[in-house]
Amino acid sequence: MQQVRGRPREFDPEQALSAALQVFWERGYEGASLTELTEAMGITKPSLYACFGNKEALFRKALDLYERDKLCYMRSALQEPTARAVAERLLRGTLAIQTGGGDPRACLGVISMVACTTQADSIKHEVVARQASSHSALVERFERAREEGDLPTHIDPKALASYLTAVMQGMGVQAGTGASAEHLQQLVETTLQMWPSK
Amino acid sequence: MQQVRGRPREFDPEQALSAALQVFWERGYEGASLTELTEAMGITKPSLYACFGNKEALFRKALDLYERDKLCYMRSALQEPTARAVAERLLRGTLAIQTGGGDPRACLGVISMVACTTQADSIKHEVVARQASSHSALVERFERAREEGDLPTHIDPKALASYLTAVMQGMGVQAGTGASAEHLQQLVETTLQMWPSK
DNA sequence: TGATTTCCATACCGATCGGTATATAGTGAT
DNA sequence: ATCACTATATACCGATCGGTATGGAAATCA
Repeated sequence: MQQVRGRPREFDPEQALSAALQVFWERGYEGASLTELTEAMGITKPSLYACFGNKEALFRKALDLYERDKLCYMRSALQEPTARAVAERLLRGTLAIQTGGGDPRACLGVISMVACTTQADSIKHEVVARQASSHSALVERFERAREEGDLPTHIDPKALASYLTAVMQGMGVQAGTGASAEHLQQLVETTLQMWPSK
Repeated sequence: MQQVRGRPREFDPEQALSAALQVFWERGYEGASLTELTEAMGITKPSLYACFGNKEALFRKALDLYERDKLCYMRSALQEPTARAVAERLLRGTLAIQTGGGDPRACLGVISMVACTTQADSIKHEVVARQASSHSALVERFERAREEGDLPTHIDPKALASYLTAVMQGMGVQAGTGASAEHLQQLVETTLQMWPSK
């Protein structure tokens, strides 16, 4: 699989991809120009195109990395024993991502879904599809919770999942517009106070 | 104030501004090109610049119109007698905006706050500032509600306002990514079910 | 009817966008 | 040393961006 002939590349693709992810996360898909990307990645445009295809393919690979590194808590959160514990881990995980770096920033998915309006609706559809699959996993988890008597019967699991997702998306919006870490933390605590008890 | 000499303009500025608002609302500030704007407004670029200044000034005027036409329910919602009624009117008003046109779409403010990443952070700051003022009005309303015994004492009015705002922003994100009107309606009902009772 | 003022239409501006052609430099195999 | 191959660097491509200069056309004044 490895190339043997020809000049070897002078950069580490994974490291370059990680740098690209940071730019996409900060600027969004359309806001990230190739100039910014190549400067952050430390490579030139032909190198980028030879290694990653084009801007859209690069973004998809960055999205894969993002899900693997940043959203792994979502999968593990579903394994918590109660619906409330699931929600708590999701909320705290979201908080950790948004306040992890320097300034709070929204989830990359939220940024991409809202910001891609002009040419890049294929990107938007991609992100929406990925989000939909994790959403349905959350719905199933809450359905199981209700069967286990873990949720009040007057609560619809599907609606509850959408509601929780909306809160996290709203956190993202506020994180992207100057909200402090303390502010976001308060938001998490308040949401947990609201959580339905049986 | 009115011009008397010279050729009168052939279009209605208010009508043109309304058309511009629709484009901004659909595409966001950066996503709306002058070509799209002028075509929708039915005027040429020199006419636009003579009448509205430039793209940014046009957007601010469109934002004024948006607040006047679409967000007037926010002011009146604060006059409801109870905190819960305030929240209900805010949520239903948001729902009405997002599902009012053809396809559900996010609040223009949310779109602008999230999408403006590159050059237009002056736009972003403008929208954030406007949002901040209406947010503080909501905080004051909830503080009054707690004084009136209308909210449980363990609830912080500031956090509650941020929470409610987050839910509405999350509704906007979902509205902009293909959520149906029924879906958004469920979201509103669920949030109201969660609302703290004294 | 001029004279003046303003609007509209066309064509254009420099800058930037995503993407690429070309030529050179560096590698392993022969 | 030469060949086949690939990465890099530079310079460039057409398209589009927001914004304007220019040259009539139209309406109101005298």
